[in-house]
Amino acid sequence: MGQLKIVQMHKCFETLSSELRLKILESLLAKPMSVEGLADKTGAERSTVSHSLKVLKECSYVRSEKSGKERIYSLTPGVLEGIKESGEGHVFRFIDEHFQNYCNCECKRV
Amino acid sequence: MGQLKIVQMHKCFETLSSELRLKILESLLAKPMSVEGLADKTGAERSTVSHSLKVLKECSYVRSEKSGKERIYSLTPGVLEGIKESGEGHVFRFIDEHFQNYCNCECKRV
DNA sequence: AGGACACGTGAATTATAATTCATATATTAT
DNA sequence: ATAATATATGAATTATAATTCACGTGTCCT
Repeated sequence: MGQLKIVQMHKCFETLSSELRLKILESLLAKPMSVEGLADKTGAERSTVSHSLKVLKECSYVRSEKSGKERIYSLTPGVLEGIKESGEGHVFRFIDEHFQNYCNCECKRV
Repeated sequence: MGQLKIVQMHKCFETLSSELRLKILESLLAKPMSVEGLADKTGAERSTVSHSLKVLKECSYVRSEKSGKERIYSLTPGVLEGIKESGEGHVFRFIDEHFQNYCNCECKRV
């Protein structure tokens, strides 16, 4: 890997900057789901969820496959699936560590 | 570390979702700088940089200390300083890996 | 003290993202 | 074929973030 060009990565971070999109990822962590299922689970409207999934898909956090008249969304393998295990080596572990030990942003004070 | 509650972390990601703020972090990676220095380096206005620094500071990505009439900003130790080294173990490495191998977002196509 | 410089900040403006609504497409069932 | 269901999507609206502008504060210099 060469020199990191972190400035290019802002979109990847932006995709993870929405509460709804993180809720969706958290839901998919439990099991693959339809749009309807995600809407129920997150409390957002179907259409809103659909738009969010589009963004998550563009940045390859999720993928989907048709199943009858539903479309089942799941986490892209290798991208996020390590979260549940306790080992190091995942972006959310590092942000979590940051969040716990350093961050003083408003979300922490709620 | 207990169960990850990733939904809470959206602010930490949001802070990293701005091109200017990433430019600032990249600049501070080279050396600590004043607001004026960061404005020169990034091409943004002093005031804009100041506002961005406030956000970065709230989420503890940077810190600052007064030095005469200037205020020198630097990366918070332990939070981002591992970026330059080639080892694993840093949030930017993981997002970079994601960016290189998976992501298909628009920033990649520019 | 007075002036210049560096920075911070609140309010107004401008830009961008999120949500909603209406509608289109595809699949399944009757 | 028609109706019902699940989803996708573009446009309009609404919400939120970024930038600019005007001004205040603290520091240094003469």
